[in-house]
Amino acid sequence: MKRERKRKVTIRDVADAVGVHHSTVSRALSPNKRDKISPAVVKKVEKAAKKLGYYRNIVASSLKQNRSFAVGVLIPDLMNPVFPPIIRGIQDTAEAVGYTVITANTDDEPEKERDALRMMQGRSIEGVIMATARREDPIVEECIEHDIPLVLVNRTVDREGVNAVILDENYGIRSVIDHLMSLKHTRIAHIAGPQHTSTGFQRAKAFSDYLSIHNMPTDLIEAANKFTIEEGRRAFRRLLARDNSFSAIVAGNDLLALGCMDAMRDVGLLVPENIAITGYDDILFLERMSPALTTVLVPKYEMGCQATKTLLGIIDGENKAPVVLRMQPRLIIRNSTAIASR
Amino acid sequence: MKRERKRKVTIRDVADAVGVHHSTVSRALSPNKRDKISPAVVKKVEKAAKKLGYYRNIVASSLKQNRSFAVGVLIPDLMNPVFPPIIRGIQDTAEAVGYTVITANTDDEPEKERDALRMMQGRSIEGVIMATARREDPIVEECIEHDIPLVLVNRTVDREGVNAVILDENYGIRSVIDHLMSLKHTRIAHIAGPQHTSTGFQRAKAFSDYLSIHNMPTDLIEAANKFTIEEGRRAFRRLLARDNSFSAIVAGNDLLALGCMDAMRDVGLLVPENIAITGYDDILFLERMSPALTTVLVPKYEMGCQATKTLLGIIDGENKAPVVLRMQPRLIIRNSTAIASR
DNA sequence: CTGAAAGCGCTTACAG
DNA sequence: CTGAAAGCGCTTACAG
Repeated sequence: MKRERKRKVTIRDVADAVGVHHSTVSRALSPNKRDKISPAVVKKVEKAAKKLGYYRNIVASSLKQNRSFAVGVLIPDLMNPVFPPIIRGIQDTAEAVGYTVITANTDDEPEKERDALRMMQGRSIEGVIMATARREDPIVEECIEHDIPLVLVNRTVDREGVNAVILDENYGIRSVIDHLMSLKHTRIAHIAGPQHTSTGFQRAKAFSDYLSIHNMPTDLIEAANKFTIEEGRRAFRRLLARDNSFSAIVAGNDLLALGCMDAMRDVGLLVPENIAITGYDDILFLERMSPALTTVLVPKYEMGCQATKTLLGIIDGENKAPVVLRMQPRLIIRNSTAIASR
Repeated sequence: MKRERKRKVTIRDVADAVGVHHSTVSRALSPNKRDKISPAVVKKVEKAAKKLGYYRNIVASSLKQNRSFAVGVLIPDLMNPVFPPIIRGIQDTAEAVGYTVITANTDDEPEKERDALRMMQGRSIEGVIMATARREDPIVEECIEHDIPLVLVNRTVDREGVNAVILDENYGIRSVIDHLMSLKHTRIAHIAGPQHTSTGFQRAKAFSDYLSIHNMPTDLIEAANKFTIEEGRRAFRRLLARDNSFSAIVAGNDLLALGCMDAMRDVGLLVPENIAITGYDDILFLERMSPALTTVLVPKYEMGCQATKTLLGIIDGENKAPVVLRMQPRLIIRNSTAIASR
């Protein structure tokens, strides 16, 4: 037994109240058709609409116009602290121009990504923002094939021609290494993120490129399977089993760094006294941890805003050429890095 | 110049491909009408649908059925770490039964709440979950008036008869005070949350009730204006200006506690040596902070799930009587509480 | 079991 | 400036 829903007031109710045709009401209530209606009628319609508690049925409007004023967002997991600021940036920017955002968690499972995309297509979303891209990503291909406006955020794909708002990873990694070198570290290891993601891969590449330039050993790279605390811990253990000559670690992101620190605590290594460590992202509360993690600030909220602006531009037919925005990260020095002790 | 969108494949395309009427396709593709169609036809329709890449236009379907398979969620701010787990619980539960969730941030501004609700009504959401309730809340009244299925989560309103998934605040506060008393604290202060919220108010009431029972002074209550770090800091300063005889603080939530700790650091008070402090919520990373905050775990994800189940029950007409679910919090002892020193 | 028709609430090209 | 009509893509009561 379904609930009875109260019948909503429609454009026809307003029309009847004013004594005009409902198409006139539609025009009077539409910001960009309003000027075709006499001001007197507009006024009357607005008053009646307000009095009756009318609000436009976006569903009907969408169906007719074949646009939904909605965009979809694919993220791995809302509970990962990297994403809330990105989403908030997306929401604020989209809502400012009357768009609604629909978010789906995919848990990095391709099947969930596909399902989410289907759902969004069914809701006629006008575009999607993906924070879930792998370097080779069938979902990205699917969007392109289906001609769905798409902007990647944070992560990107290997192939060219896809809109993306990403980071200057070289700059980020270099600023971290410069900092570590200034503290006399000469054996620096890297706990990399998953190599099937652009962030994991590019940071590792930037790391090894930059160490090479400085004639430092680049063999101390261990890639984690996921960007999580637990996988950071595991990767650190693998690294340590292989080599213990390093005095500093550059982690692929903050969660990996936290995992490394957990692993160090397990084996009695002190941060930063024995080993210095850096993160990447600058997720919340890092400054309150013990020790406070030195990291690279990623402008998460702003990236969400930029990705949305880009997407809206594509939807409106403004952006023709694929746009790749590369944002500038910024080193934040805290207490997890200190002068090398060995 | 708007983009040209590729025409989507409709039920008619599938019908033509199979050589049946489109209403037959509609039925064949609808799980609960499928049995009215011969298995052979169903099979053919499904094959054709798959081949053509058909997916149901939920917008059109919603318009006709007058239900959208979407629910709305109102939260103050996604970036407040309390909310992501709640939302994830809502999303997981809703998506499991084919519902989409639309989230809006209201920043605790009544106007934004109203706008968000309008937007959601325009999208024909079938119900809303509110995490933004004030004790007297016009938006709640509006939902009831408009007959929109509504479930409050975390916070509730003073008036009876509104569905809500909340906490056993008495239990939470008592477990904290018991813990503090076991550590010999006799002058315990409370930095309360905003008194126009049920959580702020009920926790303060539980605090003062329970201290009274134990014949302890209940004058050390200072309410913050918002549940934020900054307002926690301010409230602590006000408290300290008034009285400095307390040895322990019960904060209205974790963010307030963090603000108190910041303020203590400013004036050289040590936690837990000089003053013990407890939080409420158990937001992420507390265990990594220095000192790690003793707190009351609120089952955030589960509350999101329960609120959604309740809402779905109302939508389906199962729950008639208003349901109030009171979840059990749980004390988590960490390093911010120790034996009283004065 | 299947088809033909009506209609959900809008928008918009076409008349006037 | 306004009205009448058609139609967006579905679903469903009514026939057969």
